[in-house]
Amino acid sequence: MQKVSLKFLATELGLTEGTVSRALNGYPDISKSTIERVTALAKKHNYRANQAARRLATGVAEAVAYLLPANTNALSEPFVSQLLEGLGQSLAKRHWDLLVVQASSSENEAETIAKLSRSGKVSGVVISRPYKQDPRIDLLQKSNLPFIVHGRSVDHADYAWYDVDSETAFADAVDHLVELGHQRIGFVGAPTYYHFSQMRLNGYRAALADNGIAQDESLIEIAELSDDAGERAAVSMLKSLRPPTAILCATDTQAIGALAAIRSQGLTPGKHVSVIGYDGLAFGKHTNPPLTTMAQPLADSGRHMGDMLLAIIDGGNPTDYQELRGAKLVRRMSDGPVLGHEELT
Amino acid sequence: MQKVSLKFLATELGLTEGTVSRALNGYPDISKSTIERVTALAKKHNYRANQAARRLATGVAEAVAYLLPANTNALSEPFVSQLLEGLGQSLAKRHWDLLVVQASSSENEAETIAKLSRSGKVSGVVISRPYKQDPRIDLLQKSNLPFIVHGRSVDHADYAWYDVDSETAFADAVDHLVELGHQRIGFVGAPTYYHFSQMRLNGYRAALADNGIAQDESLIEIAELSDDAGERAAVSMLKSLRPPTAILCATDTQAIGALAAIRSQGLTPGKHVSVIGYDGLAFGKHTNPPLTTMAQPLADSGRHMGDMLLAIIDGGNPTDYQELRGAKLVRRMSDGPVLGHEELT
DNA sequence: CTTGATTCCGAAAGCGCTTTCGGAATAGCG
DNA sequence: CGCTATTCCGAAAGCGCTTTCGGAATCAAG
Repeated sequence: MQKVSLKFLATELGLTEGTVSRALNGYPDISKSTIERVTALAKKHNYRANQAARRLATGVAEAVAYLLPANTNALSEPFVSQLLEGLGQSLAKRHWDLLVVQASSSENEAETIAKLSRSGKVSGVVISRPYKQDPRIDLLQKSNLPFIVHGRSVDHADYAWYDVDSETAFADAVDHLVELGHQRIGFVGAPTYYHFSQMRLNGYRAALADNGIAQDESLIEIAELSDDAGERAAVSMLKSLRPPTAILCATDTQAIGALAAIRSQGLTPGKHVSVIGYDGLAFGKHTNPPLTTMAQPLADSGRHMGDMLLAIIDGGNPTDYQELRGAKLVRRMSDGPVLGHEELT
Repeated sequence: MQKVSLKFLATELGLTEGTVSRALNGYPDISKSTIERVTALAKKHNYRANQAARRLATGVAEAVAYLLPANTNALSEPFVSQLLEGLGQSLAKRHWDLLVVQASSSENEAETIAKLSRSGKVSGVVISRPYKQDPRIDLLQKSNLPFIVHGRSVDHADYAWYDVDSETAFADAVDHLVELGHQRIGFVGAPTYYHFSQMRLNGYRAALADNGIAQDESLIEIAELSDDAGERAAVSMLKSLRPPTAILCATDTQAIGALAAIRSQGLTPGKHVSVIGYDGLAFGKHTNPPLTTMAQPLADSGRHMGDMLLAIIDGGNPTDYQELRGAKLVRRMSDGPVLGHEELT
């Protein structure tokens, strides 16, 4: 089986490699008729330019990297494969490749980025879950490598990002709980180096203030992004002198832990203590009880981010690609009206 | 910032590019002293050969592709990111790349494989969830592209695979249920074009026979790989004239649906009807009730498969890399002794 | 019919690396 | 000390493609 190279096509057509190449790449100095001849033969033989050669000659990588987040947690990972799928779909339109890279440790994330930009292996990068001040973003900006962030850092004015407005989402969640009569609303947050964690806390605080509820620092716990950590945080809150009647969690994963915590105290979530999570994991339908959550619209966010990144690589201004979506409350069974004292027994 | 190329190193050292290249690649015709000089300077400047040029010159891709499974289901996806992580770790040892590719539709999977092998973009492939007769595997074998299968097809003698013995896992699960007194054990299976589905059914049937229990075809339902499908299948089983006292599900995702089905009939899983799933999803801890399951050991299966694939690429015989692991029962709360009639209310 | 503008394609350099080959310098041997 | 092995490195071709440049042919205009 003869391998189809430019040379093969060229000799077959009685042309030069250069001419064939230009015909295929839409140069204006090739006659319409030969363009047709060339493309016809190319299609017939399923020709596709050798990528390595192309990259070497043009210097463009025709590939994009997704930086796999560190600290992965089995419970919260579904979004990775969804995102990958969407990114892949977007890149497929140009026959670009999708690379998955990861740092050996979370300290090495910056180093990984540096290597990636030096290597020239990719034309763009997407990263998830930025920190408040994220060295990866700084590096990416300095290196002039197009990138898009899934989330935002504190200073997010100068780069492209796609995020969900979790600040107002949490404010909405508080409002919802207040409407249900809750006044003592706990907050299980995520590590504060994540900016999303800060924003969610901000939303919570702002809404408390708006509703005229005093802040109570004993009602705020910071926990890792795992079910167990969420459970521990919720337990300590519930065992305090003046426990909350509702708990807001920064992530569904933690909220699932909070559910377990409440049950472990002999209480029933949604009745004695309400719980609202954030993420909208499909899986929340099956918890005990089904988890009420602020769902983010990540249906085709992957493809969307891919398109944005591609636009930037094409020369688009990164700051033109900043997109904020909204989350919406999905009521399942873990929230309910506050119980009067007489009913608490 | 001067880019560090071979030429740069060469002139810096007063050598030729060719010599530097050979020094870096461990050719035997370079003196020990210059090897040291070269590697020292290379490290100092963080030199790494331009991958495109390397690929073009050597013809080896230094990359591996993971074929993202079609029909993805949000609930069962955690394994994708885990697998990717492990594969990445394995490949990182050689500085190889991990590509994620996907077919535009499940019919195009074969075409995608064909393109991949033609393109020469990758030195190896890993695929998941093979079908009984899998055209992808046939293509891969014909194309001489090294590959490893996560799972097995019917004829799995001639290629490399890594699988969990779900056949005996399901036999074990049946035995366990029989010990608990169950005689009417239902089976919610997966589509039969998946080989794993067939094997699980086989294990179920064999164990029934071993325990002297007659096969009852009304106790076998085939459902898609989703919670909803699992639920529907379980409901129809429960509503039959002679419902099962226990249900075995091909996947945890379906088992979670079965849990819902049982509750929807006013029964409580683990008491009136036992449920055992398969996969060992972390998430099963939080279902209602927590799901008993046959857990597969996918801790570092990704890295393991990566190592196997690399070994094959290095010339190893694919048939030397066939590995069967065992699954083990993780008892949570969804299984229990069969109820006597008197207790059934 | 001459001139200048167009249209179209061939020629050739180059992307950064690998790898074969040959030859100069050195070492080993009688 | 002369001769054959070794050791080590330079030279150069080539991987398959892109892209600039220049020139032959064609065209329109005067």
